[in-house]
Amino acid sequence: MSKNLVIVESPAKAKTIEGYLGKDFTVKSSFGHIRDLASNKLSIDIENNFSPDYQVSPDKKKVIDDLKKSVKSAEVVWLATDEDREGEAISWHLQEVLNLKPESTKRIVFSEITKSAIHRAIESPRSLDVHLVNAQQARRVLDRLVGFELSPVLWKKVRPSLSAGRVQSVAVRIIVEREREIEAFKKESFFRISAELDSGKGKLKAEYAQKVSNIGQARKVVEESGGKPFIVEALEKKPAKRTPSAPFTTSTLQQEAGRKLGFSVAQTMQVAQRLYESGRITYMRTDSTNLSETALVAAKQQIVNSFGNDYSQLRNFATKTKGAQEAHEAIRPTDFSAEKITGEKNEQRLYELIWKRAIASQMSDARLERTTIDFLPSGTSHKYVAKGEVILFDGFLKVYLESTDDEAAEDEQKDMLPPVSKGQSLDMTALTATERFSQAPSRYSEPSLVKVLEELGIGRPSTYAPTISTIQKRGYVVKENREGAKRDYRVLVYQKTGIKETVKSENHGAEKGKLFPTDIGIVVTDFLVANFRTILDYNFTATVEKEFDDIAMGNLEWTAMLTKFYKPFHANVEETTETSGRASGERILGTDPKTGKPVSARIGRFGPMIQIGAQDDDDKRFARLRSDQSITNISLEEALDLFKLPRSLGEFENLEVSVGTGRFGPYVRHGKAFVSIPKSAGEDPMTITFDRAVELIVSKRDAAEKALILEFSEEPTLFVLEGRYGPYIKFGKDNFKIPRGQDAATLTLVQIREIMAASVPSSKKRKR
DNA sequence: CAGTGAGCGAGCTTCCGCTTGACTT
Repeated sequence: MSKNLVIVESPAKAKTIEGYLGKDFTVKSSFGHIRDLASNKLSIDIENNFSPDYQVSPDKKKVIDDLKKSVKSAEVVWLATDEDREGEAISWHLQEVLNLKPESTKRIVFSEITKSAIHRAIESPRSLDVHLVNAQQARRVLDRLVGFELSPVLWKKVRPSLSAGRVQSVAVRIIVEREREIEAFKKESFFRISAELDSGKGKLKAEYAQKVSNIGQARKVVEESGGKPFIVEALEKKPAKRTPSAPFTTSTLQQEAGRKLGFSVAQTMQVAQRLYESGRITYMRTDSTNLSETALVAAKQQIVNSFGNDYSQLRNFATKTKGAQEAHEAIRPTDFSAEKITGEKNEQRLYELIWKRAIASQMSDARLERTTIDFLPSGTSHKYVAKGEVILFDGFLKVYLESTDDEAAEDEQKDMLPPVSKGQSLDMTALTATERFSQAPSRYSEPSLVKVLEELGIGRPSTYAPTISTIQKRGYVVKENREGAKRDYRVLVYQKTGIKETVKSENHGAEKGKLFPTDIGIVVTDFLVANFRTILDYNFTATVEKEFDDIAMGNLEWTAMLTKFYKPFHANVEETTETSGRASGERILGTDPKTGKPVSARIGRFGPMIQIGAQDDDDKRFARLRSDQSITNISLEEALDLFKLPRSLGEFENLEVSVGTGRFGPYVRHGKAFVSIPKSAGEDPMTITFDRAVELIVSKRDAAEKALILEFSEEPTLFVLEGRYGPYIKFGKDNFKIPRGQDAATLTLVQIREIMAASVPSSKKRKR
């Protein structure tokens, strides 16, 4: 055993560093935090100065045992966890749990994994920063207090098992408020007038310089401009430049991988993790845009070799994110000379993106020439403008161009314009006025939500992906595609014989992979905003971060900060628990014409529902909403339709066939067996036919039988197993829950067959 | 889960941030 033990957070990092240090050093990893508040209780003694009760995390027991052994045989232990609040706390926990003696323990930090940085760190050790550790404790305790006091309020006032927290609740609020903006948006139409001109040497497009808000005015402009020669009034050429973006941070990587590769936030992180573990890229959870000296030299060499000296320009990018802690480098390739790698397809694609972005960040600006030409149709004062762009020197554009979320900006493609001179007259070959509409704000995708969170300083690189997943798991938000709607727009085309008006139709408002708030998400957000405004405030995190900084500087006692926060917060929790009513999002839809009773929509114990009759009505009736409906916008008619369900369609094999709508959407039922009506088919329980229902039942049964037949060909194999949630049948990739009351140990093949035929395999179930 | 919205009510749910494998409902 060597004399020195170095402990870092990540095992991949440990491996790299061990290579940089000599034989006298053993490098081990803590695998992140080793100790935390117990997960099933508050674990904070509020009376006793918020004293936290830390426990070694169950999955870290082995890690600790292993580290303890290494400590025994080491003379010096070097705590080399990350240089930030959490890293400092991990070192402190290690010191406590491993019983490290101050005289033989050293704390070292480095923000890049290069040989020189590691050696520099070893030469200048420091001691643990107690203030920084306390700032982390304040952060941890505050988050636990907020989460574990707010969530139970929701259990009482809305629904059990819901959750609230400093980060997730604000994330949901962002989605809910955007949806409200979209609902409140009133579109306006205007006309875009565009002329096609011919200079004799080439064609170009010029747009009428003003927005025209009504068709009468558009008609007038087209009438007066049409058929006339277009005279060049002014001609301007301006030099311009474009500058490359900074190398990737976690957030920008998630955004670009989403736009360019179509990855979800979680997928990006998974693929990046594999690249990191195989030593292809630097650490992927970072908020820094900084590159190490070593990296800059390597990037420059690669650029000069591939493109020549003119293309190289070293740059530093200041990190502009609020609260960035910059414990790591930006995300970059570890070897700049590897433009491509071998391996799995998605790993290759993500790697290339990272390589290009990092290389481009150290390349020269692109130099452009922008041309603007103003035209006036002869004898009029209607100004038309043509814009063009020529790349004089491509610079970083040779490698990489960042994409954007703004679709309108991407439409506006600028090309080279044919040469013209002032006073020149061009032929008008076409002239049209097209009706356009102002755009509602767009819904958030996973990465664009991450972007906003980062801008607000909410959450950290390691939590963006889990947060996005949590708010979906809790049912606050769903990621969905929505079909667009048809809308008509008017077009005026200039013709010699007069102006021809036509109506065309286009699809608009289609959404792919966007985040939509659910009824629960909306009700919970409204409740929290109404009662816990401070926590839900977009600036709450920024405010407490400032205080954490004060603690870290030694200017504020961490327990004093918590006392000041907790007293009013807790009083607020108590008061809300006592005085606030249930939050159900209740909405009165109108009166049932048949009975004259009131019809209302709200969140019930089992989810969104419709009720006919007042609360005190003994004959009140209930119906559950379909999963594609919402209490916030369901109409009286749609609500009343739900009471026509479930309804019987007829008999098949002596069993009743009926349709209805359950908690997970519309279903067809055959005796005891249920089949979900597939969403994609555009069928709903009100319109489905008996024949189609039977088809669904039979096809599901066939699938189950086919699966069983396959079982006899040994592939896939069939198991009866005991899982975390009880006994289940494993059949290839599909798992089937064994109903309560059946003894898993004595099941016969016939019984297994029945269970499989009567239930949907878990892999096909919608995830909750 | 699916014909129901609570009455009696045990015991449970829940936070954010740092890391990977173990395990897969």
